[in-house]
Amino acid sequence: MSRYDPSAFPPFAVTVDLVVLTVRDHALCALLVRRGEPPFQGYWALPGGFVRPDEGLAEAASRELAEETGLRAHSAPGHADTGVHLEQLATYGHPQRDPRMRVVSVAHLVLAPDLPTPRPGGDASSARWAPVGDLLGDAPADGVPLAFDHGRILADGVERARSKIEYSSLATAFCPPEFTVGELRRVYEAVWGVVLDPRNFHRKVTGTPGFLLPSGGTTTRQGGRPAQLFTAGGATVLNPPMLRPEA
Amino acid sequence: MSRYDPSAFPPFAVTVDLVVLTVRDHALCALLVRRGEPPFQGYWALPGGFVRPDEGLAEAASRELAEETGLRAHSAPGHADTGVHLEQLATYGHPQRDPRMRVVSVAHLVLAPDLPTPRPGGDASSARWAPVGDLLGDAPADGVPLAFDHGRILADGVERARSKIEYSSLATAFCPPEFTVGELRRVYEAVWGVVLDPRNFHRKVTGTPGFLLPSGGTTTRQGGRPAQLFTAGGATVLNPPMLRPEA
DNA sequence: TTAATAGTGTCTGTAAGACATTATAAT
DNA sequence: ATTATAATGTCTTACAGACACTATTAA
Repeated sequence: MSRYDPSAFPPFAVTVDLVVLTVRDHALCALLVRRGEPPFQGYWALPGGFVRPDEGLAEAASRELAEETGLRAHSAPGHADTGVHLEQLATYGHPQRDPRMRVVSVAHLVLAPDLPTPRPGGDASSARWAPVGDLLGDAPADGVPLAFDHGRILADGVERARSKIEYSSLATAFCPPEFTVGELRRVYEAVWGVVLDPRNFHRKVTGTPGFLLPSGGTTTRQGGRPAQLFTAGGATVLNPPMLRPEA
Repeated sequence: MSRYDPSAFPPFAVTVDLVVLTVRDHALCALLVRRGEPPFQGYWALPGGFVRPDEGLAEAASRELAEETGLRAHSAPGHADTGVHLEQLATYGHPQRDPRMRVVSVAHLVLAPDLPTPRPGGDASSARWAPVGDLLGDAPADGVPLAFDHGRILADGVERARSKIEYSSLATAFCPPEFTVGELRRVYEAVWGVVLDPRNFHRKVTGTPGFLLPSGGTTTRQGGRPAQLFTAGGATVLNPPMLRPEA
């Protein structure tokens, strides 16, 4: 028989982990928190915590995000408010991923505009934005990998973000409410780690219906000729997609 | 404080549910099993079961698949053996999704070639292939929705399959080890519910490097002029993708 | 012969890649 | 003036969509 007696189910703990990404200083960065207790005490880890008995998974992810960053998230698409993008990423349940007990973690991906500075639980020394380039690969720049299997989770989250901005308008989630074409292009360049042709990029994004809405204003915050300001349009899917260069 | 005491974690059960898809008679079909016990007794549901304390999530999904269908799955890409494709789909954890207790289910997607007939646990009357067109939407053809939130899970799995065959060679997972271009085209047509131009399709799939490998043989099992037989090539990603028609 | 499917070829429109050029600000 | 970025335009090439046509089998 393949089904267990539900009243004799094995003991599982369920958590949510958050891959919170933003673009700072032309680099894709992830939010990390320092662990204050064993296991992996002193290691950097993804923010997260246990799911409560009466809350859903996205709800738990939202709550943890608010508790650790003060951000309000929305998982429904098409919003133009101040909430950041949140979506379920994947679930990690290797039997030995947590040495204490059997923990199944439902990872979520959060995309946020550049934030002033992390204020996780009010303790600034225990949180930081780290460029993902320093964290991925076999040799982390710090020399110390992330706690648990968070390196793998982070890699999966980064890959999800990199592929999703190809065929969706999700790159605008990294931008403030009003942004210029150049700022959006620098988001793509930071997330993909490439250099894009400004002229072809401008033609592509302004030529895709519903991607950008002119807000009327202009800005010179980047220097040079004043640039038109836009807000994210209603379109969520890009067809044809934005092509990611090979190298 | 955002973290619970791990020794006082709330009681969760963790299950895997399977969206097993195949193409039969020119239609995309999903494997359903009939529930023999409450809740939802007599309802059709997705196959699945509890994750055991010592096994991983993909491992549990593989085991349930073997138990209920006799299929052997592999989750690594690029295989050309007899195993079917298996990947994690998403996790569903609404607090009231199971009336008995708090159950978090990690859904998996399985793509398989057309199978002789379901032999789930040896009881043929309790399993069937159902065309997904009859199951999705507000009015299921049977008049009765699936158990639990399995209608939503199935819809998500179908959408995943529909989008993934656009930019990957995953459609070959619906084909036998050797297949013709026409058979592969009929897979696309069944999964997407559209009619594709045979000539443009032939040009596209044979012109994409690594998608198809000529096996040397030919077949006339479809009638008409003998068709070349192919096996799945090593390529997993299609660039540029196969475009899904609008309507 | 007829009908079915397989395979190849041609034309056209769309859009991406690779450029040049002009426009408008700060210094 | 110089330099920075913004915005528009041109040319070429790749490729999808929409066709026509020939090839090879079974009934």
